[in-house]
Amino acid sequence: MPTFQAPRGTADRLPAEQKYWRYIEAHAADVARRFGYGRIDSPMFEDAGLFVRGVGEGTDIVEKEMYVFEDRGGDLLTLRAEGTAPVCRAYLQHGLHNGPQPVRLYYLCPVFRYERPQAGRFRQHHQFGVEAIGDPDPSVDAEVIELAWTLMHDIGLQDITLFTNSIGDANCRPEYIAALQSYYEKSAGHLCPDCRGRLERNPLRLLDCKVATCRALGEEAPKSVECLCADCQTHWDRVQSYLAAIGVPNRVDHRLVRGLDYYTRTVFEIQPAVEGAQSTICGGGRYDALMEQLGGRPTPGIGFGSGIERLALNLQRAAAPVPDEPSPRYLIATIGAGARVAGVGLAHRLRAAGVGAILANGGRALRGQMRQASALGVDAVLILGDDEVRDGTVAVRNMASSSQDVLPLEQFVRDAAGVSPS
RNA sequence: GCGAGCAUAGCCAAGAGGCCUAAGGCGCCUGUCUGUGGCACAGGAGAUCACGGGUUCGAAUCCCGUUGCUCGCCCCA
Repeated sequence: MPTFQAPRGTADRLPAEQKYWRYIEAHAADVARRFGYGRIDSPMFEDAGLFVRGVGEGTDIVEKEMYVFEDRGGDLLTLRAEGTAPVCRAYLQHGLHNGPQPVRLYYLCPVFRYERPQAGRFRQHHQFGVEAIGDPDPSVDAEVIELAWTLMHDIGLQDITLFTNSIGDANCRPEYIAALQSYYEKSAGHLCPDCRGRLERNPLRLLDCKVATCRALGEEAPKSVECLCADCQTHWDRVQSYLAAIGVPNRVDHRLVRGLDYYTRTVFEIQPAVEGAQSTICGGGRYDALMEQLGGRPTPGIGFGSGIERLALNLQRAAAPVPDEPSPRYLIATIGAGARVAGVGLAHRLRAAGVGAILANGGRALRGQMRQASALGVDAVLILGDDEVRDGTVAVRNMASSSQDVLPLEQFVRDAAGVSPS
């Protein structure tokens, strides 16, 4: 065993798995562009209070999962525990309310939570997310959901389901929670120990308990969508009609609640069909009260986060076609010390012209250099020996067709630089 | 925070107390082929058997502890 290993719950991403990331990132950026979302990058760490205020004091993220540390100046900082609060902080800090609303933003960044790692769960993971801030209109809810759905579709995930729900707002949620509590109190004796605690601390979460007896109770529990106030009801109905209009299928799941305190009204998740824990690949919702929590003026917002590791995992499971990273176009093989100098020079000229070229391991016989070319998957090998150097030529061997031509070196460089680089 | 399983080379892995100076495969390197790849054949390099302690005449193998990994619960992306 090596002395040092990557810290628990973190992972090196080796070249072989980069293609999934490049693929997802490229599609995410393209979908964001088509929907008019601009990229935002926030710092990797923030004032610890930001997440306490934003995500909610009673949440697991804040209570036991944050990486908190004091820096040398005595400031209490937190590694980014979540994507939305920093974006909202930036919105307030830079007065983004002065532009046309909503402000449409997306991000792609690492997120840190101290958890026990398991399949699809890490201490450092990466999220693509979007936030549309400053517009309460239900069409924005539909837009954000459509964006998420489009991304899943574009990267090639087929068997996925979109779940939606509305959990009301400050007007109607207290009443709903009271109804929920009185319903569950009648059966308190049948609840699992965890749920007995939830009854007081976080009644909404009673609904998504996985214990069979609690599940059964949850089926019959009062539904939040049946307790909405008039405004929330209208909003919810419109979201549903817009989703229907753009053909995004969704299943209303009255047990869908989310673990972050800031959600209001619309909440949604996307899950793949394959069973398993940690399966949610996208989760989000509206957070109309968050800005006030962070000290800003009341400003509505909605967004989602999506875990890149989980997307990559699902792409691999589904054997979705993901293009390989391009190999360098040329490998330069040299024979002898004099040709080596010429090879170094040729590699330099090709690279300067924007063409991909690598020099073969020079200690090897030509055969070994050819093997290396095969293993690397280059298009062609450029062979330089004493004859070529003397004549000012280069032997160009096309690896796919096994054809080989000897060309004047200058002509070859000119032609190679002229075609599209790779 | 709770529970379960696993730990032998870069990767996969045989191994059930002495025949282990640790099989085999992939990958890597070399040669067969003095300047030509994919195939084949031959050879080579690469392992304090996770770490520490114990039992035993003898431990990769049995026991204990530690660490790490994996999976599940909780929670979340």
